[in-house]
Amino acid sequence: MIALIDVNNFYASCERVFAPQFRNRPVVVLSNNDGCVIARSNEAKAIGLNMGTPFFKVQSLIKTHKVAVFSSNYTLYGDMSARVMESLNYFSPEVEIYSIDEAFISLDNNLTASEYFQLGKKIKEKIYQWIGLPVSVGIAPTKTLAKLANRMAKRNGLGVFEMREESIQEEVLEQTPVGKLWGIGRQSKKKLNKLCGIETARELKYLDRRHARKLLTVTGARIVEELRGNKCLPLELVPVLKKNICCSRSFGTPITDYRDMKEALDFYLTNAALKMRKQNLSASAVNVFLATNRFRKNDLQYSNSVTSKLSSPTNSTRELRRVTHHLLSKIYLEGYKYKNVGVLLMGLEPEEANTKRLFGESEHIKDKRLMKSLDIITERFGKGVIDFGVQSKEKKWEMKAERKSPRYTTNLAEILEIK
DNA sequence: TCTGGGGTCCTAGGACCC
DNA sequence: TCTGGGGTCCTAGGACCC
Repeated sequence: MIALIDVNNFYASCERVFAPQFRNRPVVVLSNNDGCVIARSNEAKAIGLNMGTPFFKVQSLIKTHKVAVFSSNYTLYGDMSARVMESLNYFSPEVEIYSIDEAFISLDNNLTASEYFQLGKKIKEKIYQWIGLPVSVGIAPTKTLAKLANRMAKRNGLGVFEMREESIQEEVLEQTPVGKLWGIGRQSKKKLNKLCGIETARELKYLDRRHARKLLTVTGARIVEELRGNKCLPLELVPVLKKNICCSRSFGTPITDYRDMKEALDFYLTNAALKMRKQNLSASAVNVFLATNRFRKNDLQYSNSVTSKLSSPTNSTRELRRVTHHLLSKIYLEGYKYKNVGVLLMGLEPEEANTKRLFGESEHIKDKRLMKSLDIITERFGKGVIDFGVQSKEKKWEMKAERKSPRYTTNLAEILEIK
């Protein structure tokens, strides 16, 4: 059996842990640049604040209901997530971290339905006691069904739901619109509705295998099997190595200057390369992309991207900078108001696979040492204390984040004070 | 005025090989 | 008019997820 545990309204709940005055008030968290609403407490959902709505469109709603608004604080959420994931080890030796706020864990196979329910309740209570975050627990024989059980847990008011017996599964599937299933998105839902007349999850369960495969490829065929209780999606216990690492941000204000673009790109590359080295990976190709603001219909529009294969894989920021600078110069055009720029490190492979180079091997070794020192200094004194070249003081491209909470759990200077 | 960011998997089709 | 068979690798685009 598998349990899916996820944190309710994760970002909003994290903010509440350290700001209890907001426990009974609507809370929302905004995307980068304070652009969209991306997390909402139940109270915020109830007053009609929708996921992904631009912040400027809901100003009046926010005011009338005295909604607490936060810029996103990924340092805080990342740390709170790590605490939840670690605590799950207490309940199972097999934990798959599926996303920042969700994990699948394996459970003993031979418990009764009510024992599963009790276990789910215990998990929920303990995590709240230890970390202060509310979770929902769904328990079922496959991942796809566990996802569904979790959905039910949120709706039944208990925060726990188990689907051991097939009779319960049937009942739930009957009530579930097919589009709510994990892996069935807008397009697949449309196909199922139109081409097969399928509306409920239960109807999909009994769809002919070959038919499902033809319509929704192997992904759809797997969902059908999982709904029937046949495991197709195993727990991924060892985190799979990343294949790409991407870093990009929208600018606080539009950029019209090449130097500003380059500076922003440098900043994102520094970030992406650091992430890559932390996972002991090297990139074998690099992609740089940029775009204007597609919502400004009156502005001239332009977007482009370009990829370069590297002669040998690297994770040296210095080496990668040379490449990204060249790529940016190839696609940057004067006369546009740019909204974002970004870098995608591709074809990642383990650093050890990084064989000796025919040319430039000694420089490569020096580079490795340089990166090591750089990372140690960054780890100890923080990002940005040491950097390549010159960074201007005024970062025109910096994001807006006007309502960010303190990094309570990771920065001593920002620790919670009790007065 | 103001609209996020970071990923994965799958398939079809092109290029190329013998 | 006629035009093999069997493969691999790569890429772009679609769909989906959080």
